[in-house]
Amino acid sequence: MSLTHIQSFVAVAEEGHVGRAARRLHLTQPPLSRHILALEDELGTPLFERTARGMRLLPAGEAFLHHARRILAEVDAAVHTVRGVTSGH
Amino acid sequence: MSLTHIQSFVAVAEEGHVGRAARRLHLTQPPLSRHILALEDELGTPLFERTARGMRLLPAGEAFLHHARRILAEVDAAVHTVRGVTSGH
DNA sequence: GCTAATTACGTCGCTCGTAACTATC
DNA sequence: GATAGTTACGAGCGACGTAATTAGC
Repeated sequence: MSLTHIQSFVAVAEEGHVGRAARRLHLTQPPLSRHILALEDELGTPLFERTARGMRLLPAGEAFLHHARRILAEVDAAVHTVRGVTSGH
Repeated sequence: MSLTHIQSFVAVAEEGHVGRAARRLHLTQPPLSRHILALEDELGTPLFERTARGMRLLPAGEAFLHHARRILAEVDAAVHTVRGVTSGH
């Protein structure tokens, strides 16, 4: 599991489409698709349903999405906090 | 920034010593030292004070530590939640 | 046959470990 | 000179992108 994979997951969840998410992340489809597959493999369960139009979240994916967003937000907060301490009040 | 770097940071913070943290992580000192340097470089500020006996947290490091622990805990929670959803509540 | 995702495959970059170096006591 | 951290460097692994493939409409 890596932060990159988590960011990829959130992008695909929000776009519902690997191609669009890839453009948003400045990446091509294959690596992004592999991120999702790796995540699903690691978690031991699919996170998306593959349809002809794209990717739709499964319940496991919905559950993961909430955590994924919190993780990314927490990382952001960590960076800002350190910068705040440093450039210090 | 990667989860590996964050795990490395927490281990060094807790051990106060790169060598011991490396053993705990089943790693050698150099890569672990590089993880910390990379993190400090990315955050734009040192997180530890280097002493003759090891590494002591600076205020910026203390601040980062709280977030780091929360990030890792959140990742754990994400995994367990997905497993819970899957293996059916 | 179009659109979308995935797999194959070669290349480049990253990260490891060993060894050498630097610094502090 | 011992202990601790860092830098040099070569090797192996991993992740990218292009191209080819598979699947559903």
